[in-house]
Amino acid sequence: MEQPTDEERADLVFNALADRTRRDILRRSMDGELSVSALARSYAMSFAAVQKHVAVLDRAGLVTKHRHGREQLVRTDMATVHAAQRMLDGFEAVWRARIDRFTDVLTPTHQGGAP
Amino acid sequence: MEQPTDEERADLVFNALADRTRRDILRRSMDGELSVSALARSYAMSFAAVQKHVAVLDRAGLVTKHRHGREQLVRTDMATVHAAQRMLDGFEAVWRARIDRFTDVLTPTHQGGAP
DNA sequence: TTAATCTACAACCAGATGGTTGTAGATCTG
DNA sequence: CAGATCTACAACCATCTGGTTGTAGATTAA
Repeated sequence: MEQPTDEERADLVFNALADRTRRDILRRSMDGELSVSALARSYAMSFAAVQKHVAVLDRAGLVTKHRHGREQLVRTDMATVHAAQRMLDGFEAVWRARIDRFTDVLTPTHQGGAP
Repeated sequence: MEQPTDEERADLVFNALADRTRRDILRRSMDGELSVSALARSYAMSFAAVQKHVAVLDRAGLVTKHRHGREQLVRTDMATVHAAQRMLDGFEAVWRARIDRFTDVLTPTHQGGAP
């Protein structure tokens, strides 16, 4: 199947981050030692529900699973967290670009930007 | 009604960002000059659909609306974009804290961290 | 004033989402 | 081996979501 585009990855990542439980799982999994059932014990919901949340994080690339015997250890992938930060930096960049374009009009150093 | 908690704001902001159309509206609205109907003309969907997307961005605080005659001008609120960046930085901070806690155990400069 | 434009909002629909329970396969432990 | 634990996955359900159309109120333009 096709590999996801930037926009598709943004969809997955921000959607995964848009849930309290998932953000908490993400924080807890930074130790990289917690099994799915260990995580599940922390929340007032079924094991299957937590399993689904982990699956959403996994699909977004925010977390990876590593089998260790019968349990599945969850570890957050900071690279994807950083990717999310860069996505927001992208907005910042667009914003600054418009500011620059604007001040450029106001300060005609060498007049006539567009032909 | 109650003002939203940090987690509630995170829910709203990340959820708002988890949609391609909304991210695009956010970028376009950095000029702060586009009316809802002007925005709507850019997308292959009804005016009402775009109106709903703007409403989601508005509820998240990512955008503000300003009446100008009969049209409603949309402007992105960079402060909330920055708030989102800080939320991600928060994850980063948790991660680094765990790293520090870990290396602290490995390098007992003045042994016995906890009493 | 009348017509056109912009907005708001309700009602509706199909599909996604977040939860549940139940079943079954692997793996560890006694 | 037998039992307990961990995981995977299907089926189900209520609610949310992203889209539609339609109606109505304001404001501008002719």
